[in-house]
Amino acid sequence: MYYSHMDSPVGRLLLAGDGSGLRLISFPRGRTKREPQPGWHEDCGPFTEAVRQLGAYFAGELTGFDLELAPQGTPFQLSVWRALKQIPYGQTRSYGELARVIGRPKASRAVGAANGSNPLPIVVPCHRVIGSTGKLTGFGGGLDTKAALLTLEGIPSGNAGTQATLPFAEQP
Amino acid sequence: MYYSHMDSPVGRLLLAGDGSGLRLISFPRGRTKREPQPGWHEDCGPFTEAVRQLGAYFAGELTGFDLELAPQGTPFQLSVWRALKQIPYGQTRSYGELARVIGRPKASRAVGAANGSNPLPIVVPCHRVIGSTGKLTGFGGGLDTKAALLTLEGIPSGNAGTQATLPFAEQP
DNA sequence: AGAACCTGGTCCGAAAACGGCCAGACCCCG
DNA sequence: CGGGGTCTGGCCGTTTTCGGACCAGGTTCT
Repeated sequence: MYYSHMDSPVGRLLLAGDGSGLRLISFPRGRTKREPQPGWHEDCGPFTEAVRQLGAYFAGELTGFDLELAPQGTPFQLSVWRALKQIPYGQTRSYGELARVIGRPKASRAVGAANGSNPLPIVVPCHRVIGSTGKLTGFGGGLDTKAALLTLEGIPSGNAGTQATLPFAEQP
Repeated sequence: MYYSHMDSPVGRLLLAGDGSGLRLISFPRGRTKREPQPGWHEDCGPFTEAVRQLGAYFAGELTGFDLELAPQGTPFQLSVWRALKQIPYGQTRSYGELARVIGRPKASRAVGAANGSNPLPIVVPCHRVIGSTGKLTGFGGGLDTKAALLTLEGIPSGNAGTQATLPFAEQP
């Protein structure tokens, strides 16, 4: 496994992966924060393209990623993450809608859980999934980050976040 | 569900089942004792053949059952119970051996648990499974019952039970 | 030797707990 | 009459917890 860091409007991101593709993107704060493990090697080489596309995304100049991804998860999780990638830039879906898309109409809660364990946020756009009432309801990197990403994509999402505009002040 | 009772040398047994076959055999005492549930109907009709074969078994005149069985359990439990039926009359196996037979060589403890939840004792001969050292180690209907069944089948099993010969005194 | 105990190591399956849900039923207040 | 809150019961995959009808190996007594 190789890893590298990248500065962004939502904080310093950790990227990690191996020969088969990108495996992990982690926010510097929030519930799902991850750290490089012993045995991983720091090397920005494998991530130049990812960094380029993410930079363009944050600049509002890119609306779809084209990267080798290699997330790891259960069959159910993989099917959810696959469905996430089908949600177009600037649109949202509810957890229940997503459940129906993958053919498990009653598994909306499980979809929420799978969303929460998405190892590749931003690129696999779990931030585009919100409650059926419009509430943001949750995000591994913090609700404010979710609101910021949606705002960047031109979705109001106003009510829910405590902060709704880029850039953030860094506060570890 | 229909149910009926039957007297035997190991106490008054409860039999229960439905159109698809026998679902439950329960000893009158012991950890796994069960009672007829509200909504079950008493009717000895469906059990005449089972009663006949059990009677012959206790008389030492029958060494293999031929009955419609419909036990309910998890896939793992069903595989264990299926393997139990392959142990011939008058022989024993250890929990570890049985684990290997079903292809989970390390699941000996789990085999014990599945054995303990066998809904059809006697007919599905969980009493033929003992510890690798020869100890009886456990039985839902009481160790004395297990020892008695083994004795009936001609297996000494002497050391472990507090009582080793039929018939029992009834003591609720 | 060998039987009777202990004991730690492990390993499973089952059951319970846990959410980034949701629809329906109420209630409240303009 | 409508929203907009809140509560309730059901749903579902994952994670955690739990407990045991094991077992091999060691130690003690006979």
